[in-house]
Amino acid sequence: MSINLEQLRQTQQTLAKQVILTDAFCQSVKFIGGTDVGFEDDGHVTKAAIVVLTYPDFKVVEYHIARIKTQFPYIPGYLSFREYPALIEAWQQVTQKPDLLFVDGQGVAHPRRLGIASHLGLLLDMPTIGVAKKKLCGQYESLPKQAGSVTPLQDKQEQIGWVLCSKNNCNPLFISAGHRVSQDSALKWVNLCLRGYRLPEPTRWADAIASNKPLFKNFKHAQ
DNA sequence: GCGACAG
DNA sequence: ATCTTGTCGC
Repeated sequence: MSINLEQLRQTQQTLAKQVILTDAFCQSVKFIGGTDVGFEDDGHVTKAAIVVLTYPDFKVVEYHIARIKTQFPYIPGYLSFREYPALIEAWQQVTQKPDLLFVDGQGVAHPRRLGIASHLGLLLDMPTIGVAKKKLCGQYESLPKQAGSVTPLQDKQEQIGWVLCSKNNCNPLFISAGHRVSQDSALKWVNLCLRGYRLPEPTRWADAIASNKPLFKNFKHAQ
């Protein structure tokens, strides 16, 4: 398999123009989804997890895991091409489609404004929000490690997202609009989904499912 | 040239 | 992302 980054770059630039940064979903949110990707067999298998939670009580409605052969390497700035195939496969198994989807990674806080959250949002035609644990690009002023503190993430005179301290003494999260949501709403929804942990509930559950963490193991045991 | 670099 | 023990702090 050969990779033409120049071509993929063109693809991103074209798709980026289709991203909608306004709140085009006005219905009440009753279900929120979360996605995360993990790897198995030394990276040869991509494992995608999608979870659907009720809002605002965050009960697990359903979850799905898809495993496919990994067919693209990790290249900063091109993460979506590595992960979206598995995510789409998992998405097709979802019965109760959520009103809003939290994606692990950047939304428009990306060099070409098409992080995985935006890319997936376009492919699924869904409102998405990017929740990343690390910065990909942009600059921001240092902020206190106090839950609730937030500062804009900027790139060339443009706000591309937010840097949010979601829990005391924890590293901040990098929040950005994915698709069909405004930057303000992206931040608002993340705050509405925080429950005392660093990660908002949809992301926390998806992470636990994709990586088979205690939260998920205990949940299965109780089922 | 050098550092930075989602998962 | 993943491989992994103990350890420090709230």
